[in-house]
Amino acid sequence: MTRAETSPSSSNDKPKRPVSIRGVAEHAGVSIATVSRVLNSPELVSPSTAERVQRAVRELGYRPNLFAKSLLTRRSRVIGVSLPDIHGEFYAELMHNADRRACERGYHLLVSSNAHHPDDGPQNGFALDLVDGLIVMLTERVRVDLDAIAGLDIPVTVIGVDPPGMPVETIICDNTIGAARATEHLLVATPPERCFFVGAHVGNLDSDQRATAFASVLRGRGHEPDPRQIAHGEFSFEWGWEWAMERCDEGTLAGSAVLAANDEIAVGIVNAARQRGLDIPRDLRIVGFDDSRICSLLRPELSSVRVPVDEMAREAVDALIRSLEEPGSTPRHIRLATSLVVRDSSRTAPENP
Amino acid sequence: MTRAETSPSSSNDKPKRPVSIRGVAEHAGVSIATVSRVLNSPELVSPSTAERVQRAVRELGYRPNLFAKSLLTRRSRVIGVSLPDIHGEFYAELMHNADRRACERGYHLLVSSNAHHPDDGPQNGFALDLVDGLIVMLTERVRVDLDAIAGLDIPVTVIGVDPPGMPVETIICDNTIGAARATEHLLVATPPERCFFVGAHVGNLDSDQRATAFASVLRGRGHEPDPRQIAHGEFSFEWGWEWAMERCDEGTLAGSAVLAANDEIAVGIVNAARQRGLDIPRDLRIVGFDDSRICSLLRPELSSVRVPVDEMAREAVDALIRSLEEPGSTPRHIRLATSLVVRDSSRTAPENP
DNA sequence: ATACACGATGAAAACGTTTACGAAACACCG
DNA sequence: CGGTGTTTCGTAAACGTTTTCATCGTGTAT
Repeated sequence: MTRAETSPSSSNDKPKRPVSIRGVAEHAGVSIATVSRVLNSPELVSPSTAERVQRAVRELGYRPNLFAKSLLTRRSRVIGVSLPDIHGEFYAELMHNADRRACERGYHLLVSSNAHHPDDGPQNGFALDLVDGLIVMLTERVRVDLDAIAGLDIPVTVIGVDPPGMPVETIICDNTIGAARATEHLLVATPPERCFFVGAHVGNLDSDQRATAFASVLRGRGHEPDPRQIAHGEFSFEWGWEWAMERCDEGTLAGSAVLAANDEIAVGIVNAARQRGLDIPRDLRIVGFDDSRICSLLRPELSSVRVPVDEMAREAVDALIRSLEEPGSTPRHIRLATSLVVRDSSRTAPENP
Repeated sequence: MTRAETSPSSSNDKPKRPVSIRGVAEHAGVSIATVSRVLNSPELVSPSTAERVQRAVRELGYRPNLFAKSLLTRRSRVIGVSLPDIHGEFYAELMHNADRRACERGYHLLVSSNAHHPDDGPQNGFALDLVDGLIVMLTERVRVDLDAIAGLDIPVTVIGVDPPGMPVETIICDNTIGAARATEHLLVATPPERCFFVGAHVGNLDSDQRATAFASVLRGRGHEPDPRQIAHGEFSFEWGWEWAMERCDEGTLAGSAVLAANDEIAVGIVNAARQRGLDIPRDLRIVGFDDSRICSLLRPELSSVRVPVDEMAREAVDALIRSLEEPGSTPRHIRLATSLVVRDSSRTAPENP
């Protein structure tokens, strides 16, 4: 601080711009156009000069300026990923697979968890101008999101909902199949009036679809589900615990079966039930949703409906890149299936001899 | 398809470039310099023309081209995040908090899980030229990573290791404190020769530090730890299970206490021990590491050493932005503490009356 | 009146690329 | 030897900004 004045011609704060294509051109004794051609379409340049230019590039450690390049080509090879949230391993897995695929195809991922939040700060508009396209994951039935997306002038892939009449690629996972299979599985040993669905709040797309499938199967068995058989809360351990405790206190939990809207809710229910002395699966059979890693870490292992998060991520990236590289192609709508994974928490005696 | 020729002057496949600053200037009857000034330093322009320009911007829906801007300013307001992996909720939490902070400060996150992998594809070099700075998380004691980072000509913040003599900001979490506290906690009711550390592979920075702290506390109690008291495997449920099963078969697990290098290993041990009829914490006391959400979802709840992942993420972003916006400032080295969270899995009778 | 500072604005030069266009060199064919 | 392609390469014009410098009034002090 006190000796800030010393060494006025200090050598360390030189800006030192990186070498540009011009430097390479001079060093190799060619024009900048030739350098550009060597880098982008080598077949247009003679082998001897190409070799000379490549040596110059190597010796000078030249790396092209991507901003200048993008300014001209209008491509950044960056795709934006907008998630409703980044909590929990579900999103970690989603991003892991998306990143992997994007990397394979020479793209990069710009992630943000709040690109479509109400408090739309200036930084969000900023990101939109930087990316070639956008992958948006939607979980709530809110129309405003779709309007905002429709206003975008870049390719978009939507995960989680298939809005009719929107010219975007969509990836959805068919909650119906898995939820229906799970419900049928529960009905094998439990009467319909003792089956429950414990979901998140009304308006959450996944939870609602799962609830609908659950109710539909019950109706198929000639049982119109009582409203109390379908509970709404949130995707949390605490909600599962709370719900189960109330049922226990009413004495209505023993001998029933539960399909939870995600694994965390299921774990809450399991813990509460055992706290009250119920045995899983003897007194309470339960199936979760997502088939997260925790399922096989629990005792008893938790049955769950598998959501193909890895495929969803890969398909989303592929779909976006397709609409990026083949503009004008009609958007596809991909539907991935969910499937039931039966483990100990829902097994009946005859199923596990 | 068959009627592709119709309507030769079809209006839909027009490239339609977005309006540029020039369009705004013409529409407002000013020069492009004035438009730029209105947008970047409004105090330099008279209120009346500023208002006129802003109206033109609004009417035309103008958004500045970030590539052109970055080309000139050499700033993209994007920071790269290079993680060793994106599995599990630890990284989800890290990214969630990093994204949140970056967004608050007007930056965006470009993530990649493989930026420093051996198969260094062209896309990685690509990303480096796009970001203003880089946050790198290191977990392995491999020197080559550091060399590669030193060769970068952009600001870097390193998470996880504090390499001496490198002019970068560093964020490390002090595994020592938490591991030592946990070991002391175990020693309260278990003799030193019955305490075990179950770690990941040798060379993993966190696991090794935790092991060293464990051994150090034992030595402080006058007990030189037997090599068999410190086991090496990997950060997985399966490794914990396997280790515990072997100890059970030897008959050496009952009556002992374990510090696991992460929560997943701990869960594996807990499950194996219970499978063999041991009661937690009566027959086996155990403490995990990371204090992940699963700790409070288990029964008994798992004691664990809390790693301040949220703070790490925020500090990393802040540190990088600092070295971005105040170049020449001497890099800081931030050390965050870990702390023991005692739950049921390690409680002794007197501690829980 | 002259000089001068000052606030508001425009003209033009960058920034580092890609690419259309054209010129030179060369081969081939008549 | 003159036309005609075909490579190969350089010139120069974009791309959309920011920023320096100059210009032009306008008000104020001499």
